[in-house]
Amino acid sequence: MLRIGKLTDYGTVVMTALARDSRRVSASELATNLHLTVDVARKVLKLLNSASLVEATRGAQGGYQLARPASDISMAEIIEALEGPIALTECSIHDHRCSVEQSCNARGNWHLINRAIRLALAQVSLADMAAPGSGRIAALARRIAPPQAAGPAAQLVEWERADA
Amino acid sequence: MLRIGKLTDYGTVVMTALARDSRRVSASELATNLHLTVDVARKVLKLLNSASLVEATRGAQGGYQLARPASDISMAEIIEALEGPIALTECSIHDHRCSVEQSCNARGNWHLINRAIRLALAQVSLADMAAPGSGRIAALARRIAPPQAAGPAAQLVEWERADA
DNA sequence: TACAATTAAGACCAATTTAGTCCTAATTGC
DNA sequence: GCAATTAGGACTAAATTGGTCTTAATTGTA
Repeated sequence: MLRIGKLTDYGTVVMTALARDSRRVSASELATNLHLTVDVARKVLKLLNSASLVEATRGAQGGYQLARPASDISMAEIIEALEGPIALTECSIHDHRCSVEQSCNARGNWHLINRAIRLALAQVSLADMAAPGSGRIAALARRIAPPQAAGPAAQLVEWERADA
Repeated sequence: MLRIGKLTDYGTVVMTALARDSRRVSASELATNLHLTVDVARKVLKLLNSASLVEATRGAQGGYQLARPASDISMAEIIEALEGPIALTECSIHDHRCSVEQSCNARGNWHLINRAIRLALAQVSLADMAAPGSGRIAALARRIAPPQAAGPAAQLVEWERADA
């Protein structure tokens, strides 16, 4: 499925909420606004804080704010904060020698694919994410699609063009 | 972690093996060559077969072959065959109304990100994957990296450039 | 100073997902 | 008919994830 966890989903929602509101907001306020349980909001915010994506203030009147402008925070960072390093396969993360050298061609290439995806995610900022239908994200997709579709992607690319 | 399952990893290994060998190969032969258990090889091959990525022949002297030339099979297809549709978030797969309209901005943009990633994976063919260090995959990564790195991706992009 | 509001840290359990194994057909060449 | 195969599931165990809870530390305010 190549999916991200729910925490990460919550994380982006929380982050976009913080991006819209420059005040310092408490976990419980975020929770009620976003229809999350307080526990979940807290958990997510703690993770975001240890990755230094938000700034926490303790005590009464405390709460969270973005640590940097939303345009300087990338989706790659948010995802990595909540799920660990972006790496599709195990082999690409700690490059221990595989038992089957031959089959490691494929695994070496996974590394390149990981990099490509990480690059794509690094180009999407939280500010893009907070915008209602980000032109910048769409533009990224357009840039990824090859100028003249050929090879195995052709059909998919055409289909994507159609509903874009 | 944004990771793919082990079965998918096995799947790519199996597929690249089939790409290199035009004979018809049985599951058990593949298993011994690739150091997989026969059961796992069978499971993977069955999934690949129901997605019509390989062609199966039953009975004695039976086995599997690629259903199409390796250059016409994309990684997106292989991944989808083994893990279901590529969709990072739940919201983007069945677009039921979220309880929090406001926060669905973010979720709508996930859809665009999904599309971008799917497009990238659709451009990597099995033939690319079978090559020892595919120039075409590297080229894709280069195309995704913006010409002049700016915004949140700048640092990452530079770092990627350095070790490319 | 006491108290209330708040985050920090992490333990914990339940639910889900994934990995891996196994069993019983159905098919086909010899 | 038999041996070699794939087809199609069922099934269990392990790992992961989601969600909740508990306790401690911090800080503004009455």
